[in-house]
Amino acid sequence: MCDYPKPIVTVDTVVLTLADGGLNVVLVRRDKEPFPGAQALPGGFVRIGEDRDAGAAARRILAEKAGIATGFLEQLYTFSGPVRDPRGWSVSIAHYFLVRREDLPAEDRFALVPIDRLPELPFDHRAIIAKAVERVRSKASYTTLPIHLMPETFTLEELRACYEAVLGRPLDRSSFRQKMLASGFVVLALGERKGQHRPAQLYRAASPIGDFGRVIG
Amino acid sequence: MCDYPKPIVTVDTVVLTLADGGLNVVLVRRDKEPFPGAQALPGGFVRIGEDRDAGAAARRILAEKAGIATGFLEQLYTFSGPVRDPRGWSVSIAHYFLVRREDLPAEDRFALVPIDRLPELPFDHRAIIAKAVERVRSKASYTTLPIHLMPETFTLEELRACYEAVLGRPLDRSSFRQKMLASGFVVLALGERKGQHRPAQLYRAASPIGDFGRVIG
DNA sequence: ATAATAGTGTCTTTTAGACATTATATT
DNA sequence: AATATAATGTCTAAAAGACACTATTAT
Repeated sequence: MCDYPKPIVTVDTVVLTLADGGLNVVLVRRDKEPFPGAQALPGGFVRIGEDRDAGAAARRILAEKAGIATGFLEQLYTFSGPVRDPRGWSVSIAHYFLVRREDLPAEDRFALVPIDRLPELPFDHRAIIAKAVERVRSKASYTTLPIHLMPETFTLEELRACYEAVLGRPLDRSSFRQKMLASGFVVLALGERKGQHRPAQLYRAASPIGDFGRVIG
Repeated sequence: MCDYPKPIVTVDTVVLTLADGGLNVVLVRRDKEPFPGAQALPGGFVRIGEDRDAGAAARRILAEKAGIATGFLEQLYTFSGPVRDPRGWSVSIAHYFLVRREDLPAEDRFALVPIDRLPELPFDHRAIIAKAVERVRSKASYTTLPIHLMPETFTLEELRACYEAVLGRPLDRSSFRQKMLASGFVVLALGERKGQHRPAQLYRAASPIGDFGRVIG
């Protein structure tokens, strides 16, 4: 059997959440070579004795490096080549997470950075983040994916604000409500949200949905 | 630096083409362990001294194993885990190719198999093919991707037949023509196709398009 | 002339978007 | 009462789909 020298196999994770009205990404401070001290995506080696697959490795690594143990996970893209990592020919199976802001632990092990205010990043982490944002934007335009960023219950105005933050453009309230309710993936919950003025109905994702990345419209 | 034992890193390729009015996939006969003699997807190890990235590895491997050196290429998904390959914890960076039927070499090094008549397949190759077909179907419903399966020039009826074969459902002729021409990605070519009856205008992909996976509609 | 295929036109339904209007709370 | 926000309604434009009709060739 041809046993060629093997590439390094890592997993990088792009955790996206909604903060201050925009998409933010989780960055951690690297403590090892290469680029010790630099801010970067949480990432690490696949452990063949431990991980069931790349997705499981992503969850393990994210918990280890940032203490984040919840969220919707999807494989993003696999980046590879001889130059992206100074340790040699490498493969990074990138994954993205959508996490509710209130499910994030205290920010003592990571930083939340708006996606349009990224610092210098090592490896090809900027390209990985760009791809994740592009994927989520794209899916937001025709699926219920952004609901993963919302709490248990929410008003339709809050949901629309979430979509607008992800997509980066305003959406018509009337069309949005109609499409979202017609989809059947968002249903009335008990109670209302008291605010400054007329209270808004609370909604929740239709039980048992499981997969919010459903196509609507 | 933590130097964990590394997984095997391979690339598998799903070559799709149109034959006998339906989607077909290229299968080769394996000549090595594991599963020698079995029909399988063309696949092989990434060579870190040779390949610029996983996509380049896919092109190299497809040329080596099946003699196919042309076609549209896109990364599909990365399959991984301890059981999918008997040699151990493995990563397969799967890619799919869309190749014109007439660009395929003689079928002496591979077989063309309709996607609904797959034989027993080793590894998780059946799941990989399913994912490729799903991806192409999905993209066909809103992009110009299937044009990669067409020859230089084609009639709109031929193009529609191609879309119908990929999607597996009939499309309205009128709407199809209108949408396709309005997209601007398909333009008139010189000449017509003589047939049994009224000849049809020839069209071609709009020059310099490069990426046929464009969103239309 | 007839058959077969290419190509166009018409009508209906659906959808999205812009925008106006009504509803209900707080102050 | 004034105001701010929630929720709904109306109108228009665009798109999709069903289907009928016309056009052009071979036989």
